[in-house]
Amino acid sequence: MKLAEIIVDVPTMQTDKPYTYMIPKDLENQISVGSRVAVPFGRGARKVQGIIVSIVEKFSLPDNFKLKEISKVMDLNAVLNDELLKLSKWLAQTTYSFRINCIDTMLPSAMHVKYKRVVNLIDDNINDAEILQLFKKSKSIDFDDIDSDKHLVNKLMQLKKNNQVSLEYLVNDKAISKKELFIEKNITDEQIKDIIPKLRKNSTNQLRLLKVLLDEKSLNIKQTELTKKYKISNSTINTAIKNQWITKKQVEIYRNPYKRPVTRNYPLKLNDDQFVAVNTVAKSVKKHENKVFLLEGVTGSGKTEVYLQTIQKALVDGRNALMLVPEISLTPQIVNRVKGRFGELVAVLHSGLSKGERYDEWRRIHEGKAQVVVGARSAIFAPLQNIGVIIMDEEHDPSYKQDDNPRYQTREVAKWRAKYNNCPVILGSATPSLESRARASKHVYDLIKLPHRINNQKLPAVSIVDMREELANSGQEDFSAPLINAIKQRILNNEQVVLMLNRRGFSSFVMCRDCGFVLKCPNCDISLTLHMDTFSMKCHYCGHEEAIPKICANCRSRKIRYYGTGTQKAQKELLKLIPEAKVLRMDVDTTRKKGAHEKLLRRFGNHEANILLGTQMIAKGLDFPDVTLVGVLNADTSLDLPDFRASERTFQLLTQVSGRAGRAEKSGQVYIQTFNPDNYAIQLAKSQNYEQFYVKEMGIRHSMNYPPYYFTIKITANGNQEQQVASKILEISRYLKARLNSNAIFLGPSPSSIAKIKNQYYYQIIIKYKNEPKMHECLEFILNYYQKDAQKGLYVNIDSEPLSFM
DNA sequence: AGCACGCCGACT
DNA sequence: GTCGGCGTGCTC
Repeated sequence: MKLAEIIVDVPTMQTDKPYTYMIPKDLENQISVGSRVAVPFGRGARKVQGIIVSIVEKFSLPDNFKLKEISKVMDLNAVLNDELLKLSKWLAQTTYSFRINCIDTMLPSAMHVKYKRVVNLIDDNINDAEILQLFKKSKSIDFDDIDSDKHLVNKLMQLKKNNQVSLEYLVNDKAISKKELFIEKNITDEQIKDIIPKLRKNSTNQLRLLKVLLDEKSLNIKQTELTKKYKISNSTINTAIKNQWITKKQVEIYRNPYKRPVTRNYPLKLNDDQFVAVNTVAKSVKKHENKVFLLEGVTGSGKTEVYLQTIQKALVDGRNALMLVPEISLTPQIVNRVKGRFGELVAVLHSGLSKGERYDEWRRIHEGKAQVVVGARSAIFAPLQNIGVIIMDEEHDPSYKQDDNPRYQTREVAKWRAKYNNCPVILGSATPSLESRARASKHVYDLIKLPHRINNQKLPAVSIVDMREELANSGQEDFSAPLINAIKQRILNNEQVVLMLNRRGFSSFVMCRDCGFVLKCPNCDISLTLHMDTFSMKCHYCGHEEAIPKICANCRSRKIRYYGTGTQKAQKELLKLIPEAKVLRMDVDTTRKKGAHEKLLRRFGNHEANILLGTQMIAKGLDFPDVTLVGVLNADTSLDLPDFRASERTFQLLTQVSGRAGRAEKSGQVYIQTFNPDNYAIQLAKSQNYEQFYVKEMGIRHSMNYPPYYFTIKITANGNQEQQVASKILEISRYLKARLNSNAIFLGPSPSSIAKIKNQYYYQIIIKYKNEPKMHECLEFILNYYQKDAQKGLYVNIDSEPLSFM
């Protein structure tokens, strides 16, 4: 008897292990390791989904243990291969999360099953009026419809005990592939030619249909094509089916997320630096060498071309390629370039696709129909086999770290897969993360530099505008005189401007001038932001929305003022200062709709506006030849965050956004407005000297005991009872302090910097450490120990190498 | 998660 | 006495 070890879809600490099931004889050849199945789980008739992680002959349970059988198979083919199963195990261990959650992250969301509980009536002779009413229409009802009615549930449970009703569990697969009706020819062209003369004179429609069939070379024709293009009615088709000339057939088709045709592009001539880069990596690809390359190239140095030609080399060697970009929907330009280069071989995975589209792209990869995968963070789990190279563009980007379970860093997963596939990884960036750059210094990674812009284009000239002076001189705090003049100049020249303001909405908060009262979200510990388009106050954390106050809720004063500038207010002010400006605003609020992002960028590319004003989402990857001016309205927003990576973030952001200027023939100019003109991150962004920034910042990290000199762990507790949360985190802190080395540094326990989100209180500890062999074991103990509290709504989360300490 | 079991208080 | 509230423990 063959047995299957199965991870069940019940994400708790206690069930985070394989369970053994018997494989029924009739399912034996439909099942393999990596298959999704439905299994009975628990005492009742409950069924859950599971993934087979291994098939064994014997098991280690007591001899008299009665095993259950697998109920049904969900897929014909395994959904996870050996590599991804192993990866899920490693991921669960290193991110302190449940294996089933890791598996879920790897699969497209369309594969997450829906559970349905159904109550079936067995005994017709029930004379309870309420029950009769319930089953009046149908013999089975959806349990969820009556779940909230305690009285009814109890009654039904009683009936269940007497075998008068039964509870049935359905595991429904949502992963429905898209099908289209096709008409298939059943007869040859010769037969058609025979039939035509024998047709009755009045069967004109049949004659038309047959002629179409003769004209169409392929055996299958879309039914919609027959009806729309050839105006052949459904009844005509049905008659032909009766005559057995054709048959209807459902054919699975792939949804194509990129309906817009992409223009074909061809390899560009490489400059010397690029040539060396491509060849160095290609050598590793060929030798199946597991190496990590850090490609440090200034903005505009042609990194994308290096990626594309490296992928080309991998394909020539018969291997596949995986390319990751940050939040891909933000950079349609890159996707189009890859699609334009490799055409049908490319599959794209990102959050901008619908569930169905994602599922189809995933299946194309799974079935080996795609050889190049481009995608955002989760695309690192694409079921691509025989990977020859993994590329991570903008490797420093914070979106590569997932901020809920499993809290993985894509870079680490990429390295794991590269090792499994014996292939190199390219980490590319103009401003590498300090972690990566430090590893390159220690020769853990191979450093490749692209120090020049392509065509020897000069880097844009960067000027810093001291806003303290501007404020004192003119009272202007959002737009300085030099920036306004420069913008006017570009508009006259018919050139374009990119303005970045890292704050959406209208004002950042609303304060009463009499008593200092700031309106806060009732669910979160955060002030509400004013939005002028909806005339409301919004919470950016939970989405809470309320009316704009006219009088102070605290002191009834009418002196309410708006502080801080968001993109909405900036747009309004800009139009006041430069009435002839045509401004496109790009932030979360204007890009929420699917495809809105791409549309905005296309409009900008078509010169429908001369100014693109947006939050940091405009800093990434935009490449418009007529943009010659970039303005950063307030460089301090990211600098003032109480986080040790604030300088790094600011430097990266400023460098990236500066790189948007002067990418073609025209040279670029950048203005950075700041209240901290002497800050080193801003000064070094001005000179665009990454290496110097790296050295300076490393010095600070060293003296302050921060990464990459120390490892870090963040432990968070949350729940709706603040007291409980606080005492829990204190307990955890004491437990760890007693067990770790004395040189481990504890920050906290303390309330998280946003201490309350959606009515949940958050407390945290951060631990900085160098070498803690016991750490992993201790943390596993904590998770195990506190899982009992999860039922009471008290949760403990562990984030290994958190991006932020906030 | 979701279900059963078991222990306690408040109802016909 | 028993119904139903919730705390606890287990699921191959």
